[in-house]
Amino acid sequence: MPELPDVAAFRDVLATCAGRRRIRSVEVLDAGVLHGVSAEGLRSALEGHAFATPRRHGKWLLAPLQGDAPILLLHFGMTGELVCCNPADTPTPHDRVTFTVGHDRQVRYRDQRKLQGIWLTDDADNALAGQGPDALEISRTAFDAALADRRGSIKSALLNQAVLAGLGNLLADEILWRAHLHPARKASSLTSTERDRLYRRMGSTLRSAVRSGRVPPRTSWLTGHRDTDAARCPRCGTRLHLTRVAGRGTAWCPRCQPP
DNA sequence: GCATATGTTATGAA
DNA sequence: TTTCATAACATATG
Repeated sequence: MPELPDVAAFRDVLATCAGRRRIRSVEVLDAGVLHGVSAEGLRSALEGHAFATPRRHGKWLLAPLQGDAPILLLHFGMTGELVCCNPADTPTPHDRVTFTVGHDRQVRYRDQRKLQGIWLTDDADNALAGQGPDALEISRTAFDAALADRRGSIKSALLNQAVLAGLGNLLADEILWRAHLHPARKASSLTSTERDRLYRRMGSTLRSAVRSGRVPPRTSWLTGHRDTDAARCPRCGTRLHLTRVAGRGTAWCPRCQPP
């Protein structure tokens, strides 16, 4: 599930559910999601503190605490999510860590596959040093610079978090489809006009998806068709092609996105 | 059993 | 040096 819009929604979950409330208890149900910190280490670092305003960079959620305390870093891999519960709600099999705040709220880190997880750091800047500019924040100039020296496909550049942070497989296909660009085009082959179109489509697609809290599976979006049988382009009705680009399943319209 | 899945990363090859 | 495909991670589904 989680790409930039999903993580933006998780940030809102954390801010709304736990914002500025004291953390009464931290329960680690599965230490397999913890990285570089033990269950006891996480508990002692967080309990008694209150969450400050959370923020997002790319697919990372940064959850600082009020006062002089470490910062919680969360990544959701392919199946993670953050949900706001009542402490009395029945746990699901994939609840991995719970943060009980106040007396009636509990934020749960839930994740089926445990591909990523939770970190604790004193230096968020350093922890995210390998990340490129956020896809929602990047300027047109910086976007050009990020793509300028890429020798691979445009899709692999968009997916590379060191180049641009926040896009995943669904968003990359959606944006390329809207920009009328074939995913296997060399990034360096794009004209200035094409880069401009791509930048604008990326912005509008992301803003729309953030409003929806996810990449919406609407029928007017490519994403709403890619997993259906005999998928057709929602714009022109041509049968979509499903191939492999940059190692990922890729949906594209041969008529709207010629090579 | 096989292939697929919205993510990241180490590895060896090109 | 860069980039690619691949496998690995852990789990579910078709």
